[in-house]
Amino acid sequence: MASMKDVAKRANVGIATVSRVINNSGFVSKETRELVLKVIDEVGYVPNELARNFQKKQANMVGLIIPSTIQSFTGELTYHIEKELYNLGYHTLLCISNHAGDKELEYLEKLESHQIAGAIITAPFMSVQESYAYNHLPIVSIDRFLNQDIPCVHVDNFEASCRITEKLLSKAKQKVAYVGLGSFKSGITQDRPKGFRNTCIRHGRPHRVIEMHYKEQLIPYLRRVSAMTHDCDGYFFGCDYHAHKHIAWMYTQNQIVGRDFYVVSFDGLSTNKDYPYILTSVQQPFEALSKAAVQTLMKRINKTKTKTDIVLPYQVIEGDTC
Amino acid sequence: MASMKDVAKRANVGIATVSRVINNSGFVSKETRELVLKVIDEVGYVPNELARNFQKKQANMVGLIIPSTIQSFTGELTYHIEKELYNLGYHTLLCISNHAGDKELEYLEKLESHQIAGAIITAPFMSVQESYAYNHLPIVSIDRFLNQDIPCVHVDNFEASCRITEKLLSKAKQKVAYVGLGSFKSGITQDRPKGFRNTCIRHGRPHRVIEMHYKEQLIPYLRRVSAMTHDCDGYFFGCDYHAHKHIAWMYTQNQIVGRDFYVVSFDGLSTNKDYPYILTSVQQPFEALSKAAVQTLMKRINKTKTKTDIVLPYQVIEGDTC
DNA sequence: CTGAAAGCGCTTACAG
DNA sequence: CTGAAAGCGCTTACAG
Repeated sequence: MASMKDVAKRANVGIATVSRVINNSGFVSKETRELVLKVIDEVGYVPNELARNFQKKQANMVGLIIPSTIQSFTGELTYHIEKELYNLGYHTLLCISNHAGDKELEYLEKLESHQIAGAIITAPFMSVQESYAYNHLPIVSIDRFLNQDIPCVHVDNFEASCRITEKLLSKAKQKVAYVGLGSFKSGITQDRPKGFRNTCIRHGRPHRVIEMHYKEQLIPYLRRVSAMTHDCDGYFFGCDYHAHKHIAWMYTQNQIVGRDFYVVSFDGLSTNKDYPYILTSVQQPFEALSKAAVQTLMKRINKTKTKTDIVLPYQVIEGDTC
Repeated sequence: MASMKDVAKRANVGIATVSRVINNSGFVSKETRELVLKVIDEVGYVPNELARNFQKKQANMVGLIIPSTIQSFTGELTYHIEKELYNLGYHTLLCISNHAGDKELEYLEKLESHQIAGAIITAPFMSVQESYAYNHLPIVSIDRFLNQDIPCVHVDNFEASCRITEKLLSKAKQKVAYVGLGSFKSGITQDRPKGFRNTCIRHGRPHRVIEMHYKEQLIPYLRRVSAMTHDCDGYFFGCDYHAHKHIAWMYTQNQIVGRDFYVVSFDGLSTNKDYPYILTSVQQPFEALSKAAVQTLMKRINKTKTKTDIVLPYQVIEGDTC
C-alpha cells in the first residue's frame, strides 16, 4: 500500500502538499498539483480513510440501530437511510437490537468508542433516562420520543389514525376492531389505537381494541382475533402485514374484503403492490422519513440547532378494502 | 474524553502500562493493575477504538454487501450475519448494492480504504474479472462463484432442485412449470431451473421454464404466468414469495393448492409460517450459511487456508402444497 | 515488572 | 505557494 510519504518522495514535494492536493484545500500551484496527481496515479495511491478518520477524531460513519431486518417497515427505512448516508459520504454501521433496550445502549457505547459521527435509531426500546446518558453522541430517533434532546422524526400517528378510522366507520355498519402490537407503551405507534378509540367514541360507535405482544406467533393470534370479532365488520390493523394475513384467512371462510367486511391499515409497505387488491392504508413516507432523519442528524453533527419534533405529512391510500 | 495519557498521569504510570492492563497483555503486577483499573473507573476512560484500529492497520469491521434489505432472503441472512460478526467483536458495515455490480465494486474500494477486515457479499452481481482485482481484501461470497480465490458458501441448488422436482412430478399429472428470476447467468441460483429441466427430461415429462427479470413487476408477471400455464398442474417457484402470491391468486380462481394444483418452492423463509398452509419448499439453512460465511471469512482474515467451495446441507419442508 | 520512545498515515497551523 | 514539524491515541519492541 503506497502512502502519502511514498507519493511525496516520488514527486519531490512535502507530504503537506500531497495532502492539499487530495483535499483540494489551501493553495497548490497548477504544475505541482498536476505532478502530484500524476504520481498518485502511477503508484496507485489511495488515501487511508482509517488514518484520516483517526486524525479528524471522527469516523465518516453513522450507526443505524434497528430492531430487525426481517420486518418490512424497518427494511424499507434501512434501504433509504443507507442510500442517503452514502450520498453524503457516510457509511452505515448496522446494529440489530433484536427489540432489546440494553442491546441498543450497548451498541451506542461501542459506536461512540469508534468515534462515529452519529446514530439513527428506529423504533427504539431504550428507556428515556438510560438513553439520556448517551446523548453526547448525536442521535436521531424515528417513531419514538426518547427525551427532550433527541430529535424524533415521524408522522402524526394520532391524526392519521383518526382519519383512517373515520373512513372505516363510514363503511362498516357493525362493530369495529383495532388489531395491533401493544407493548410499546411510550411509542408513537400507540397513537394508533388512541386515535381509533377516540374517533369511535366521538361517533358513538361500538368498538374494541385487541393487542398482541411482538413475540406472539402471528397466525394463532389472528385466528383468535377472528374468533373474537364475529360481531365486527370493520378492522383497523396496526400494520399492513397483519391486515393481509387476516384478509387471506377470511377469504378461506368465503368472506370477501370490501364486500363482507372492511379493512384499513398502517404503513403502506412496498410489498402491498403484490396483492390482488389495494389495501386502504396510511402511507408512511419512507423516503421522506429517512431523508429527514439523515438531514437532522447532519445538522446535529454540525452543531446546528434543530427542531426536536419533526412531523412529516402522510398520504392515505384509497384502496379496495374499505 | 479521557485518554490513556490522562489515566497514566493520574495513576503515575507509563502509558504502556495502561495499555497492558487494558489489553491483558504482557506482565503487570497485581497492585499496578488494580491501581490502573481504579483510575480508569474514576475518570471513566473508554479506549478509543478508532485509534486502536488505526494503529493495528485494521478496523474491527466487516462489510456486508447485499442487493437489498426489502427482500426476505437477504433480510434473513443479514440478521444472522450481523449477529455472528458481533459475537466475534466485529461491526457490520451495511452496503446496499441495489443489484448493481459496479456499486458492489465501489463499496469494496471504499471499504478497503477504511482498512476493514473483510467483506461478505451475498448474491453478488460482480463480474469475475473485475472482482479479481479486489481480492487482496478477504472476501466470502454467498450463493455465487466469483472466482477461484473467493470462497463461496451455498447449498447444492442443483441437487435440491432435482429432489424437489421429483416430489412435484410425483403429484402433478399434467405439465409442470418452473417460474423464477432468470437474469443471474452465472449464479448458483440458476441451478434451480437446470435441476428442474434435468429431472423432467429424465422422467420424460412435459415441462416449461418461465423466467422473469428482477426489475419486472411481480403481479403482472404472475398473471402472465397463469395465462401461460393453463395446461400445467405443477409449479416450481424459484422463491417462496412468488409461490405464495401465485397460490393466493389461484385461490381467487377457486383453484386450491394441494388439490387442484401443486406447488414446490425454494428458500424456506421465516415468513412462511404466517400462511394458512405449509409450503413444500427447500429450506435454506440461513443460520448455518451465515455462520459458515463468517467463519470462513475469519479464517481468511487470519491467513488460514480454506476451502473455496463450501456446500451446506439443506432440508426439504414436507408441506401441504405438494 | 515498567517506562520512554518510535511510529501507524494522516491534517493543520506555522514559518518561510 | 511550499515544507518541516507537531500531534491525533494508541501498541509494541526496546532498554532497563
